[in-house]
Amino acid sequence: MNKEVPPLSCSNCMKKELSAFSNIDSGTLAEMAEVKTCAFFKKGQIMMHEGSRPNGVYCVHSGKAKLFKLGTEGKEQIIRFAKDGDLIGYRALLSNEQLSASIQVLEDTHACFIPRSEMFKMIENNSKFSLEVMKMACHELGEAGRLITNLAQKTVRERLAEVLLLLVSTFGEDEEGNIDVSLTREEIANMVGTATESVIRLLSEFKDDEYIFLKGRKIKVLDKPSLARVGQVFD
Amino acid sequence: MNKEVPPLSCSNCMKKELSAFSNIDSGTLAEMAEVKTCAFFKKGQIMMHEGSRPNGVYCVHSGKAKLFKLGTEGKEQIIRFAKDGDLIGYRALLSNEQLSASIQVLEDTHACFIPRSEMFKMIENNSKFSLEVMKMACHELGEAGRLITNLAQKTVRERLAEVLLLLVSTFGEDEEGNIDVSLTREEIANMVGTATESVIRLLSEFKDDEYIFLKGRKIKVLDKPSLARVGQVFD
DNA sequence: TTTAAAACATGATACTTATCACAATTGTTT
DNA sequence: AAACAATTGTGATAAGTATCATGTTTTAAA
Repeated sequence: MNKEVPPLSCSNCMKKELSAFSNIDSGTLAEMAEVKTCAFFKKGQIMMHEGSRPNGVYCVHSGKAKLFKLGTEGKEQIIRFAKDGDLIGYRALLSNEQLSASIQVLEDTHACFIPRSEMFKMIENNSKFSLEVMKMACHELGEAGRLITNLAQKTVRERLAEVLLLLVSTFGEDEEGNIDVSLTREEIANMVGTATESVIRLLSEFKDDEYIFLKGRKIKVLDKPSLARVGQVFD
Repeated sequence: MNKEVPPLSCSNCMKKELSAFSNIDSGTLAEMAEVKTCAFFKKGQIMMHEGSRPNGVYCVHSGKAKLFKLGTEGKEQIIRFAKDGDLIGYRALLSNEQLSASIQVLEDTHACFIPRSEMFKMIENNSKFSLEVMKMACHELGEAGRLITNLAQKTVRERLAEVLLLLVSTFGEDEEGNIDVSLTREEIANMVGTATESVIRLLSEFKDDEYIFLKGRKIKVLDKPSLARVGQVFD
């Protein structure tokens, strides 16, 4: 399924970026480094399957993944993305539920697997870590609420504009200024909650309006303020 | 704003129903009972305002409340409900963010206010409580994902059918079998993410199809299986 | 490199749902 | 109880978006 790869050091790795592990003492990190395993996923591989029960969490070392649920007609709904430093599977693990979404990597990805027992041990013994995880879950809950409101109230055009800005802030831009992730039009449609054709048409409109530049799957945002206006994004 | 009322005992009260406090030792509960205050909200009053920062959480003792965000045109989007035993404001408190939603009581409501310091003290000192709160947040995150997928993929008709079933399972039924909560058509529309007129029309259709019985704001679900079929609800 | 499959693109059409207008009813306040 | 405001209800219309059909281009694989 996925290759085991040489172990990475937790002490050197995670401290930097990661939110949940950023303030953990080196002793705890060293212990975690002993029990974790490092895995590699080739582009397109599924890390976890909706409906299954995870035996631990993945911490993304390098790469990108999409978390999606299958709707009634088998259509994907992308809930969120995971990138370097993000934890995957913690929701189901901590609530002791089935995975509410599948996770598929968008590009070759290295991730460390931290087993269930270690996660719970750290939560029980390290209230700082516990608080960080809680904070993360609560933050995402807020994001989910925003998404809910947008889906319920905004037009497809507005949502697409907002999604483009979200992609910029999530993945950043490459040397040429393109959004640093490669998504198909269908995947964008599965974020926005619309038909692929609608995304294609609206992207062309945004291009004509010179809000964005398109070249294949590369998307460069040229005019953020206009996109924010179109998308009714204020914050 | 809201009346202070005679204190309620935590040891007798919360243990029964509440998820987060259900397994807390009596010593901790007694300490909490000392610092908490009891408040009363008259129907229609706002418990907390979107955008503000809570100094603690409310634990609903008896009553019902809706949590809603304001969309771009000032339209309410109902995110979830709170009833006996539910915590309110914990998301913003724990993530140290502004409140992502306002909370308005749907009927006269008694609720206990637990100050910020006490919440954090309990989280730090009581890993069982900490885990319970985490579990709660993670569970809600799963629910949010479901809602997101439904809003993005289901039709208004399907969503309304599902919402009716959700209301039954959330609030239960009174002696006559009516859903035990009084919501305006507009509020239902603000859950479904549609126009009030659409809700009115579709409710009439469901009534004609004998899926439900309507009398003013009283709604009685007559045929759950059919509603589940219409709403594509499988679980 | 060739070939097949997937993704992209565009037009025509149909359907769902929002919006507007207005009437009837219910609930609330003075 | 009267008066007002809010809610409920219905019809007509318009707008937004999905769907279907078809052709083209790009991507990935043999």
